[in-house]
Amino acid sequence: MNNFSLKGRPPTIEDVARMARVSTATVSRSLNTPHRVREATRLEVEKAVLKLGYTPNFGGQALASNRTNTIGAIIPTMDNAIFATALQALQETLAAHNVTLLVATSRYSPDEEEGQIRNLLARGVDGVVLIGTGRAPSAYKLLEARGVPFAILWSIPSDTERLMIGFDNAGAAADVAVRVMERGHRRIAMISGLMQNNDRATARVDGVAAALREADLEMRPSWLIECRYSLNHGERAARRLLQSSSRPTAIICGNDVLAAGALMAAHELSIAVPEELSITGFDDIELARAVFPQLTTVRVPHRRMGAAAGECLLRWINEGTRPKSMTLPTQFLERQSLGYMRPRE
Amino acid sequence: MNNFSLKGRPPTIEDVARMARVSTATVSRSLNTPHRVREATRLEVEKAVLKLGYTPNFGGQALASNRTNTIGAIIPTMDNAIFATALQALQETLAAHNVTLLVATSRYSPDEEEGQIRNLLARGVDGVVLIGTGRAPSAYKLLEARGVPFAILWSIPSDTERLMIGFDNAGAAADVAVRVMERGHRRIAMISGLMQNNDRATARVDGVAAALREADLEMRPSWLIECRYSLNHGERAARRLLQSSSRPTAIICGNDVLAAGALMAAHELSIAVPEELSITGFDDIELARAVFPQLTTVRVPHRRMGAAAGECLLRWINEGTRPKSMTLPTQFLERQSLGYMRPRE
DNA sequence: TTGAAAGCGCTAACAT
DNA sequence: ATGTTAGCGCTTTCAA
Repeated sequence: MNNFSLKGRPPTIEDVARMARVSTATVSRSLNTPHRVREATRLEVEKAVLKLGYTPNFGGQALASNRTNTIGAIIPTMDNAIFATALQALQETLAAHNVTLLVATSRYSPDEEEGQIRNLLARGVDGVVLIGTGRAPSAYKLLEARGVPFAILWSIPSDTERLMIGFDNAGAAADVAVRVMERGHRRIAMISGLMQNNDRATARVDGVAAALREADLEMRPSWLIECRYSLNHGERAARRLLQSSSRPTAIICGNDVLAAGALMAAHELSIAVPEELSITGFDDIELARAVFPQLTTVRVPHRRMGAAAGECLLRWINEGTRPKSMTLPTQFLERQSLGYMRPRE
Repeated sequence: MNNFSLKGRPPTIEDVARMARVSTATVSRSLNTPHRVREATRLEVEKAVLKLGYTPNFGGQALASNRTNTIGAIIPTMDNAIFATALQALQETLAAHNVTLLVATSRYSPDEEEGQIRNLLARGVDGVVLIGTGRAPSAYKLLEARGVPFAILWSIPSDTERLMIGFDNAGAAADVAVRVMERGHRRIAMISGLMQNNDRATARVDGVAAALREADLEMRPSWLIECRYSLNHGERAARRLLQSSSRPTAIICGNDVLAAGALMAAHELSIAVPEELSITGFDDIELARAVFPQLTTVRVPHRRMGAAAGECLLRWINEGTRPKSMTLPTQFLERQSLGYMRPRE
């Protein structure tokens, strides 16, 4: 046992300083701004750090520097994989800069989200990542009052005053509708996630509706079903669509989970996809390839959004000026679940 | 503008104290141990807190109390949904006690995991959640040296010195093998996740092997394929199994993702499941129901593990004594991908 | 390049 | 029941 650190108690910067025969200030500098310290001194400090197994105390650091090196993200849910990839990319980007990611969930509720924002703020996060724009102005006020940088993901930049990193949900959805129509479909239904407080879901519906209108088609109200994002709900919605006497020949789904649910319903009703019914998804999560037939869907730039969010936020935090918003491209992904419309005999 | 808080700077406990005309100690008590404060005083403090929009500074709190109200979890990956449900349950349990969950990933690497443990420790987490037992003793030493409570999930309690909350991977896997054999299968292969450093994967393989041996069958070395947990890898592995001249009639998979991959391979090779080939999964994630045919699999107590981990850890942190480990039940889940062996003509 | 020392905001032991 | 006060471990002027 050495006599520099009292056993039990984790070593402090003072223990390191004593062992390296320097002041605590020098230890701090060696660790944070190595170039401002003489090489020999730095080496000495390093040795002591290693020997003691020293790790800066988080609270002390946060208190003194007013920085936590933590960024918080609030996503609607962890239950399905929709946000996992972006989160993973975000985390990797942050980790490269020694910043930790704190993840919270809002369960698609603006109130819960606001609570989580408070929570993250209380923990002193240096930045926040939010999904979409469906929230009260008060939520933004919280962030702005504290001057905490934040990024909004998944929605197309619509507001020059905020940092938004997303893509054109409406445009991509309209594109899907166009492709569906190109294959001869005229009887087109849609299963969407709940649109309330969900601008992405709303935009996707709007996009499809606009494309149909453009082609002089109209989306029948009863052929637009809103439900929660889950396999079961998607299945149930599709069942309703498919069991009515006159059924659609194509179902455009608001995301891949709903599309997979629709596929389940088709299987159970012995409706062949894509021969008798076309189904499209959105997001391109792994599930889209696991089902049979594989889903024709829209590839969303998950990884790029996550990585870009990390980089922009870090830049904003370090340089103090808000980076520009960015719109990322999506891609229509042809697989097997969308087919040509066949006349029914 | 009131003159109690300087604009820009977030209000401190001192601002609250001044406004409520009490000491900072009383404010602290009002917030942390309300019952030790006179009602009228407490109300006065509350009023000031509200008016000022005061939120305790995290760093100060952590530094003074040596507590962060944060628990860290290190999971192998967020990419698939395997750990999502347990995490969600854990988070809900913790949230009910005003404790925040910090999530980190190790990408199935013990070294990365150890790095993350250091990281969490440096951030002063009050407790840690780990998956499985595949790690170096040094990792445990880190935790124990700091006296930080930790729980190990997903593995069956094997060590009376540690808090483990899991289930019998080997037993459940053996049970699957027995059921498969009961349906007449004798040519049984297995696709497993990488077993190195992964005790769950290893236990599942061991369980199956033991059950086969029990029935005087033997697992051919070439019929046990190890690969990463991904759709693609599962598909590739199954392809190898199915394209050899003499192929198995049943494939037991180490988890649902691999099983879904195997199903894809079967589809592509036009091998009917379960008529010509049986496939089983493990974990019962949502994916298991989304594929066709739906996977016969093992239901794992995701939610209960997560919730129990939260409760046990909280108890340990607050009372100072390590709770007992627990073994949770699993359940064989009959769906569609396991069928009776048919003689090939 | 380095050191001395003043806090950062909060809690808890002790005093009243 | 409440106040006084001494730190908790670190960063950051300011001096040397």
